[in-house]
Amino acid sequence: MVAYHKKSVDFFKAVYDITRLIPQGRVTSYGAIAKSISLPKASRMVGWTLSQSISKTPVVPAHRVVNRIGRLTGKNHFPNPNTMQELLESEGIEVIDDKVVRFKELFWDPQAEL
DNA sequence: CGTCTGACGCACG
DNA sequence: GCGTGCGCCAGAC
Repeated sequence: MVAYHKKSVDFFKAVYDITRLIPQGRVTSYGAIAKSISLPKASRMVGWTLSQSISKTPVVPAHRVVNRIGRLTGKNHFPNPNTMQELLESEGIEVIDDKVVRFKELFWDPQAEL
């Protein structure tokens, strides 16, 4: 848990780093990531940051980040609207009606792992 | 420099 | 449980 509010580049890095830590087959939320970087109310920034993460290396598994109820709100930012769901399903995560099934059980808390 | 916008989340009624 | 309002902060205009 580090204060990354000094510079935006650090915010970027923090979001990318944490997102890369999400285990395959698990998901987390924008708010959870925001909390883990000491900006609990900057959840919006997390989503915005992830939208900038597409086509970056190393790859940022942004598809494993959904909103607090498990909805795939960011699907439209992928190459195809179906890409996010397909990536999740390829990891064994069931998605119905744009929502992660059993989201609560699959939820990965960044704080708990740090 | 003022405003608006957003892959969000919370408080409130 | 749902709609509404607002804070968050970086970027685009």
